[in-house]
Amino acid sequence: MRDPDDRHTPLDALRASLAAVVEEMAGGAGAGVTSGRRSLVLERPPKPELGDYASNVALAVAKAAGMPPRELAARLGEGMSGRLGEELVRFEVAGPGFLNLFLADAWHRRALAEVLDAGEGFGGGGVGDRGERVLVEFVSANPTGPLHVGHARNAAYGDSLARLLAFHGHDVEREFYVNDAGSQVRKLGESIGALARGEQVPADGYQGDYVQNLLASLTNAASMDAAELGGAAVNVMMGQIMRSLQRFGVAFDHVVYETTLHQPREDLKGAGGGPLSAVEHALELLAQRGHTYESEGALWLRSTEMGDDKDRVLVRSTGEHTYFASDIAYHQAKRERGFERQIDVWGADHHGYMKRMRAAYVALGGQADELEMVIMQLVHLLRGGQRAQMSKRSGEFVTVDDLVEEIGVDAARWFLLSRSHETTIDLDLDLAVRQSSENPVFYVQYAHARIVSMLEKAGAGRVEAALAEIDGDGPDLHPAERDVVKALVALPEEVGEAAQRRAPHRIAAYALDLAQRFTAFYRDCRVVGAEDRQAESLRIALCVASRNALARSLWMLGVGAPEQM
RNA sequence: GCGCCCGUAGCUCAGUGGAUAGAGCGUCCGCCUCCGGAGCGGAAGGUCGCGUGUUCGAAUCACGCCGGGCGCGCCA
Repeated sequence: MRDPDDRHTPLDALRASLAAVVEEMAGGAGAGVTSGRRSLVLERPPKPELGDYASNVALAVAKAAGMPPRELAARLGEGMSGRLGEELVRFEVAGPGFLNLFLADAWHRRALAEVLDAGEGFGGGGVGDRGERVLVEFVSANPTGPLHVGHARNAAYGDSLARLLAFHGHDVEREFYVNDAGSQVRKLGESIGALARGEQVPADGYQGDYVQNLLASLTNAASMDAAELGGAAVNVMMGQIMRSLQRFGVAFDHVVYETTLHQPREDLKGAGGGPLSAVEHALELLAQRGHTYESEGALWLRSTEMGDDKDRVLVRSTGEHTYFASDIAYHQAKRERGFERQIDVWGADHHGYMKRMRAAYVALGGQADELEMVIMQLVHLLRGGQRAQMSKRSGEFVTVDDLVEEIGVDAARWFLLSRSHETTIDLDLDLAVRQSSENPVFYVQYAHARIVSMLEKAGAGRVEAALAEIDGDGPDLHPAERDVVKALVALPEEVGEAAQRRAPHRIAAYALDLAQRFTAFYRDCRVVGAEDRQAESLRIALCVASRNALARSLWMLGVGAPEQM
């Protein structure tokens, strides 16, 4: 977690006060909680009667402090009272020793002012000066067929994770790695060739209408051999894949082709003095570091020394490099390009590949934790409750384009992103269309559009004036107003938690929660035309801050924030 | 056999040590003189797969089972 001093968000300040009080009251006993890896817990209690914020810190340090938790909590409450002055109305000690804090309207007003001062960047930049150069590699689908729903999940996740990490303060780039060098490309060429000659596609070849379409888009197909056909088909396929992704709101900074890793590079000189390919360079590096050996005519990586289950072949006895060798070279190239952290977003069927990849990364000289491999669990497709197949060879799959056409980009991305990437999700295609009209994403978007409409009604001049005078006094705040302030103030920590845990789905949950709280506020509090001028100003300010936070959250998910619907 | 992920409301899923376990959808009952009803309020609905352990406190951590998914190639 962050140091509380990195930023000065309202909650950080509150937490810092509590930490200071713990130091005072519990001395060294509190050190582990206040300065340790875990920052001390200050959270919204489950029920409003339990205050604005609650902490279990007394429970956590009671033993070390040699004091009953409730007694310690009471002392901490007194300390907080002294520090916060009138901003703390009162405190309560509850249950086994929770400290519940009841904050004054003044605290809420000041917190809102700070949120607005931070502007549209509020909630971001949490890593402070500890940002890293991060490469997120995702989708990386084989260029032998269209993207299916599983790729859509991968694409939505990778793109959203990149946005999230960037907003949190990292220097992030996105990359698509194209496996265009393997046997499956030749197989695709053979399949197209067979169709061109009017023959049956080989049993282990690629089937489906899209293969026919590939053939139709290639001129002179009949005069090309399987390798040429495969290469030409990959070019066409990649064009289609990138168009599908673009439609899905996903763009890449780099596309790296596996074949380029086999081309000699002038900047890579081998021991013999000649230019080396990235693959040769990586193999030489592994050999120099003493991690390879020859056996049975093949070159092996001694990956068991780095925790793998068995050693792995790098160069087959036929002299051909394995896919693994390319992948090692690719990861080494990314290291040499200056990325301190590599995040690979992989499909569920790749989890068995993780150990060897990490072993190879360490063998190259990297730190094990610099390489993260995120495994995306499956999207289970159902049609009327029946399992739908996703076999690429039989051609019976639902493509990204199909999904977008049926339920739209926003509903599709929301659906795929609002669940944790590490759980298998069910998508019933028959329900998808109907449910998309009741999808929570529209509720969130609607809240955003409604705010924009309200602010227009108030007028730009009135909004500007309101923002200039929120820090003053005014009538007592309505509970719904205080609730929205607390939801807004939570954004920085939500972003931090989501980024740290690589969990964009938390942002979806946050956006929905904020939209619900805002809607409750809208119901209970008249904004434009409120009887009191100061009340109207504060409410307009709440609208502006809520609009920013909703727009930012939706942006992190790659979902639109419409001004009208 | 080994490895990874999962098992929470009718369905789809949140919730990685705290208080009476939540949301959306579905079901039932209410609510439109009013800034956007794509809304709001309420109700019903749960042995958090099972067991043991750690802890003041476990859906959450450990171990063992049961059930489901996905992997385990000199394929990519």
